Amino acid sequence: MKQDAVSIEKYQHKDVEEKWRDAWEKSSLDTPDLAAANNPFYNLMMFPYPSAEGLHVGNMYAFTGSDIYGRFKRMAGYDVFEPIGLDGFGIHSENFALKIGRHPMDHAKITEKNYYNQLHNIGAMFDWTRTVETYDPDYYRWTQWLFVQMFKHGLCYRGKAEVNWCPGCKTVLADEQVIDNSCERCGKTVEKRQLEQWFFKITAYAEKLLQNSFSLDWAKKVKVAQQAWIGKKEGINITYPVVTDSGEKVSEVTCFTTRPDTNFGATFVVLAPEHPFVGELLGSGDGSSLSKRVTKQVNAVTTAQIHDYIDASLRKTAQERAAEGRKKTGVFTGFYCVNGLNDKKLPLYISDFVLADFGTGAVIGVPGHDKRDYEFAMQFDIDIERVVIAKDGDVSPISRIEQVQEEEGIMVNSGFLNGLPISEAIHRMMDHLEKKGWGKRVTTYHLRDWLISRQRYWGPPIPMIFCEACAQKGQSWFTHRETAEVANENLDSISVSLAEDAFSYPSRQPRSQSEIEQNFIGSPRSHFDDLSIGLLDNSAHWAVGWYPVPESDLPVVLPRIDDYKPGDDGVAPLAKHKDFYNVACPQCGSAARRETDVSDTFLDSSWYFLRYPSVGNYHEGDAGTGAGSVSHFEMSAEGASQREDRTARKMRHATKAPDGSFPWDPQITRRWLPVHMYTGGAEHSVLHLMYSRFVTMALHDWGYIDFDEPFSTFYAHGLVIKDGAKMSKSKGNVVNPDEYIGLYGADALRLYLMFTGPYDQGGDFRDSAMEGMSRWVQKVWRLAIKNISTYHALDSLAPSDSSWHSPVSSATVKKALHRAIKKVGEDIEHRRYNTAIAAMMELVNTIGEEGARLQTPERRSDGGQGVMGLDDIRDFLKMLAPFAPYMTEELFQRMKSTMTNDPALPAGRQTSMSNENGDTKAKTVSQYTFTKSISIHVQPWPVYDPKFLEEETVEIAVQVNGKLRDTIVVKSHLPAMLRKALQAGMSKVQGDVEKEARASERVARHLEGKSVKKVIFIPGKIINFVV
RNA sequence: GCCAAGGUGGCGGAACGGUAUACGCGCAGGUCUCAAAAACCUGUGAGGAUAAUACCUCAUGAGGGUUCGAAUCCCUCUCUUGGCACCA
Repeated sequence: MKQDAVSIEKYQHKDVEEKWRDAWEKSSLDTPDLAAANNPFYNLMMFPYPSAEGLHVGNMYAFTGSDIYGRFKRMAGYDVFEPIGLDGFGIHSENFALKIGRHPMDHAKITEKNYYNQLHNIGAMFDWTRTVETYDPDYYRWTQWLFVQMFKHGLCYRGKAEVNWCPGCKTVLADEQVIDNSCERCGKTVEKRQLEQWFFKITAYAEKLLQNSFSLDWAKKVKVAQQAWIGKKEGINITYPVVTDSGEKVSEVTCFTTRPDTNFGATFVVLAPEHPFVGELLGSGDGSSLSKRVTKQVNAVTTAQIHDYIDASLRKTAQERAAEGRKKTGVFTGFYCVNGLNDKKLPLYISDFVLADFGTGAVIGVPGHDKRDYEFAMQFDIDIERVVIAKDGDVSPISRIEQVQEEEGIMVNSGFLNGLPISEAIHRMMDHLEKKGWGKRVTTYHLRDWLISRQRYWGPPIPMIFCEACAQKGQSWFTHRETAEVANENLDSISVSLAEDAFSYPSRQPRSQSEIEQNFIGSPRSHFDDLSIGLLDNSAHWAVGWYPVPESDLPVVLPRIDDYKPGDDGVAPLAKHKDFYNVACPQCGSAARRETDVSDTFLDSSWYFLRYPSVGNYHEGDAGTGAGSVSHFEMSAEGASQREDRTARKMRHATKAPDGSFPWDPQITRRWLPVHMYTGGAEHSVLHLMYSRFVTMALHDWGYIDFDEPFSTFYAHGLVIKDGAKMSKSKGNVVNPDEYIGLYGADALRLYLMFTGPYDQGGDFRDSAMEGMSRWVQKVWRLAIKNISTYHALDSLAPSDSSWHSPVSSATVKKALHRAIKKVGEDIEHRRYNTAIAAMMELVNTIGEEGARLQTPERRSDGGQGVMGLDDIRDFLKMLAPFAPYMTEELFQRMKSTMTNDPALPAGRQTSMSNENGDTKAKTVSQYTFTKSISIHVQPWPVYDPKFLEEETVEIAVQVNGKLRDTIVVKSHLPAMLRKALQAGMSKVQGDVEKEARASERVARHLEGKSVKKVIFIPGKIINFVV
């Protein structure tokens, strides 16, 4: 039976996946030689934080989209490095460990095993010899090192400030980690607490973060989010004298405004309840004469009212304030400000709609042209004056909120500004105010310093030591910076090693303090005035008694303790452990105390991309155990053995590393960074993606790296949803990838996930559609196997009717193939994976149809058996390889065996396929030597031949008045014919087409009895008669 | 409130000035089979008309506009999803 001559086996994904996973790893397919790579491409994806039991299908979606791109780039000739790791240190992992009542160290051990197992199965080209785990002492040693550098370079300070406290996580949070007044991790409403904490001066880079963002090749929404978060505003601080009822000046108040143009319309001034003047007003000042006079001015009733109001508003939570909506409350102080422009007395109020931490905490009220001011004025019956006439020409008194024009218009009632448009008036007024000495232009930012401390257990201990003895003497690390070279020793040795580097860094020496200072343009939002210059110095009072842990003593190992649960008191768990915190002062040797807070988890991930290519940077003396000779996992035998595996893997690269005194290899780093392509979720716009940029800029300015942006390109993928909702455990719609990989195979799941929709928009997961993709995978398998087998069977079976399995693609198939090659390549480059897959489906459909056409009806099958040449099948498999790495490798390798005797094959390739026995049954890799060079995944991406894209005939749509009436098939006039035609003038071609079009009965019917006014002709596409 | 991205068949989505609904799912009918599954074939936006083909009309959130021609470009509105938010 010809038809059954070759029995078709099903695609056995489990066997195939296991086989190739093993073969790939053994052949080091995915481990590029980083030192030798000529064409490096660092394809990075955000590493997962293993907070739940296992890998989420959302992770797989993200990784697969990134991996397809990496595989494509590799086939396009790049040396692709695609690393993976775990962001397992920090609150997210700890919270989960607490929830299930497991020690975070044990939990990390378990999740590492689970995650790495799962990640092995998704078919990504991860380099498993260079993983990064943020809780590994080999890694956090350098996280602590980074903290120390921040301190030494004046970008880290300790201060008491009002901070966000999460009662759920029982720790402080950075501003970026507070979403709608709630904790980013647990969702509890955050409280404000006064605590002394460590901060990183990210504000020193506010301007650079903003300016660089405009030219970054990043997802637009992320850039916009960062720009909004940095929140640069240019305005002016105007200082007003504060006077009594009788006109006696008692003080001054400075207001920040971006709209001084409307200043002639100012009718009041409002202070935030926290404003310093309020303190003076209530007699809690320093007892100076001013404060006494102020108190005297206010009569008893007013003072009581002010007290009540302040008490009430300070008690209000942010939530309660928000609940009040835009309803304005407030209280009059009894004082006035004087507007120098028109000598008008402006009543001075206190209201909590004014924010203490924005601008100066004082606002000039212009109710005619600011909606909030209008609401306040209405509430307190304050004058409203019009100083702007908008487009609508309304000049009537402003009595409705709709009349409050904020955006545009022409100035009136404004002295020298009359007749000017707003935009111009702003500058004129600023000039005027500065000339008069009443105001000073200022730039403000929304960005605030990065709060680093966490009163938690599961993180890198902050490597700082406080010495009471030194504090008594007013000494700190800064005091000894110049003389005690000990602290700088490490730093110096780096400069030397960089200087000896074969590559030259543009800025290889750490810069001088003044040089660096020049780079800090704006830094207006520090918690303390003495920090606002951007860098800290010896005189910084907060630093007294503080020393960084000497770099040679790093890491400060996180000990295993049993009382690791966070407390409500803001004291970290480590603070209960004398063994941990008792330490000798690195300077004077007296009894001192370690910092017991740990650092923010976002510090762990702020530099991991720098570490990946340099994994294996072991100190010679530490070989085998890792730097510091400590491991979290020493506690159990199982853990220890597992970790050794990991360490052993990483040690493969150890010989290339320098002496381990630096977190990354300068040469490797120069070759591989910045990251060429970074893929991840947009939810980290102002968190990880902002912090990483800041850290990179700082390292650059210290001379440690030669680039100041970490990620050349950032691509934001969409989210996978199910049943129209985000996947979450509470909704019970979480999909576990393992289950689907088990059922359908990794290839089918990868393809399915990418097919659900545009990669940047996410997709909707549905089981039935998943099955559909599984069917397609089987179909491709059958198609390939049948065609491959046909070749093999030719000799022995000698079918009587050989025309239908001729081993040459028909013209139709050839055309379809080359169309697909073009489209798939272009689509992958733009990450349009869904349409790339659709294009391959169309190709398969065409092959099927062609197979059916060439066979007798009763022998139709979907195999398209014998209609595709082997070279063409190979090209198709290569196209599919980034999406379905396992199946395509299996088929590709089977083809090699079939093709051994193919004379069309290049000689060189034949030799690489020795030991073949021609068996078409699945063969194990061990039967011949699989080396990375023969893998499908390193084959060059197929090239399409334009000659196959040219059509002999083309379908042209015929329209009458823009309505489709018919389509006609004409001889192709593109592009060869057209070129000729253009030389001769278009009219000939058009005339021919027009004649044919008119010949159509359907068209003629619509043209009948009408006169054709005009004919629009688009060659190759359309002809339109306008009647 | 502001900023950004979106609204296309029963569903996920194609097309992004030039034949709307590619591709897939689902559904219906058929082939094969003792039967089922698998696989394959055919059909499938809505409405009208016809013995049937042909054919006609209407559909891309709503309404206007530009154009020979608009899902695509412009304006107004509306809804959804993200981000920011009493930011002066």
